Amino acid sequence: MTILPRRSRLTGASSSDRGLPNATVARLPLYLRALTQLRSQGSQTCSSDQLAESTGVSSANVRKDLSHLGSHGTRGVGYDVDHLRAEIAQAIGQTQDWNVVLVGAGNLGTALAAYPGFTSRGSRIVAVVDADPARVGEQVGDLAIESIDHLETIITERAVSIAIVATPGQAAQTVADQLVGAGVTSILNLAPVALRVPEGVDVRQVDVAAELQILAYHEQRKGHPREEAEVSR
Amino acid sequence: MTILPRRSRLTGASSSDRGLPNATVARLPLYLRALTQLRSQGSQTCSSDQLAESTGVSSANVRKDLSHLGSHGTRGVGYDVDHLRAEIAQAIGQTQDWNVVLVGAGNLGTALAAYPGFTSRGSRIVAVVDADPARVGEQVGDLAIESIDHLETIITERAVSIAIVATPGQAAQTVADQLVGAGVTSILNLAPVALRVPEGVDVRQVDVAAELQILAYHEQRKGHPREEAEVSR
DNA sequence: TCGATTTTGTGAACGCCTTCACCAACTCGT
DNA sequence: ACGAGTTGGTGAAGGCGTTCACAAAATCGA
Repeated sequence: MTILPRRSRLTGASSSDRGLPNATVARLPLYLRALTQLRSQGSQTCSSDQLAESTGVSSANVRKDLSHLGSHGTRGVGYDVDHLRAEIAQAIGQTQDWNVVLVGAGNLGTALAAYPGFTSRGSRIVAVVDADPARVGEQVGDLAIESIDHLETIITERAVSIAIVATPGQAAQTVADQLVGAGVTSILNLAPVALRVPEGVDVRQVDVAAELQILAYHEQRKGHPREEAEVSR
Repeated sequence: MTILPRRSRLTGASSSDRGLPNATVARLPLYLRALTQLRSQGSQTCSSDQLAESTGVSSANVRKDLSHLGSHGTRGVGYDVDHLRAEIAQAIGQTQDWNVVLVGAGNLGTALAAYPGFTSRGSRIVAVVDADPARVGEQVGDLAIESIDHLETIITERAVSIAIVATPGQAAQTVADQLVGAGVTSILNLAPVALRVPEGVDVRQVDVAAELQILAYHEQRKGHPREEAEVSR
């Protein structure tokens, strides 16, 4: 009666294939960032200690992560910056640019559309859509806002596989359903709700308000001294 | 996952005191959100299954988390929504509003300043500062941009203990140093760099570009079918 | 060439977190 | 009152990830 449980939604580090541990994958972008900076400073090699320094990860952890790539540094020397960069870029699919559709042209959406940091890091926003007909046609960055009704066409014709959801909370699930229906299999959700998506679709959640609440918890435990009379000057 | 990219220095769930596991703390905001919604829908009680449903956490995990609060649901019935809300709110310090200073009035900064979701979830932005003198005085939301030179005064006089850093990457470390020097002990960093802070200061990192890169990794492993000729119509 | 030094790669230990399995406690219908 | 159905609490087991500690491999100076 015992059936082998199929891997969970997205946690699955799973099987024997070339899959990297999830925790490692989450740190690869950090290494890439650091390596880019080191390169621009002229370094040709770097040690795990240097990478640790500039990413906040422990050096042992850096080495373990990089060893998963099959990457070979040189003992006594360190890693070749260019080579390692290329290797990580390949691992996370940075050899190509990924086309991204941004749903929701509110404050946050427009801010993201204008952010130059995506392009330099492997993603390109190729469309901004909004549900409000009044906004359609409006220029945001170098893109014009399009109607959400055209979502499916946009996604298929522009080879979009990743979407950013920056709508109000109430709309997010509906939008997600449309996205999934149109073939999107990766969603970055900035709306403060948990999205329900079918197996095989990845969702990553970013919730700034929640992050603040987490900080508040720790702050409270420190005894939030600002509440009492100024003690430390 | 978030996860997080998690900070090494503060990971200590540690000792015998009232500390909750870090993973639990990170989920409390989700429960709070879900409970607020359930309440607005008229529910007076809810089961761990319902909470699991609306947060994406497993029901066993929900129960374990809530048990850490010492919270007592009623078997066969569930949890009292109002009571549980109050209990979680207390745990994460939502009984008061936390004063937050926002550094950096760029696209992202102004978007956050206008976001209404903070106030309803325990944080209140009480100042927006920017390094550009030309921006000082400009209105953003219902606050006027102030000079970053006044940071220390602002922080002490307005009892700020949490800061959001939304500056360009190059400026982030300098800003963080100033913040820490002025007494801030919790930082939410939106700049794409790792901040170095002294022990006792908490940093949480939010990096949208990195999240996209993580999604791209998984997308690549799915075989990004959009790269091939349209097979599935 | 040799010894001192640097730095990677990695097995093993450890710790945190999740999941499982099941008991206890409550409701409801009859 | 009782039995069936529901739901929370929790110890135990298992998995994942980090840290530790050290051997192996490279450089460098003399």
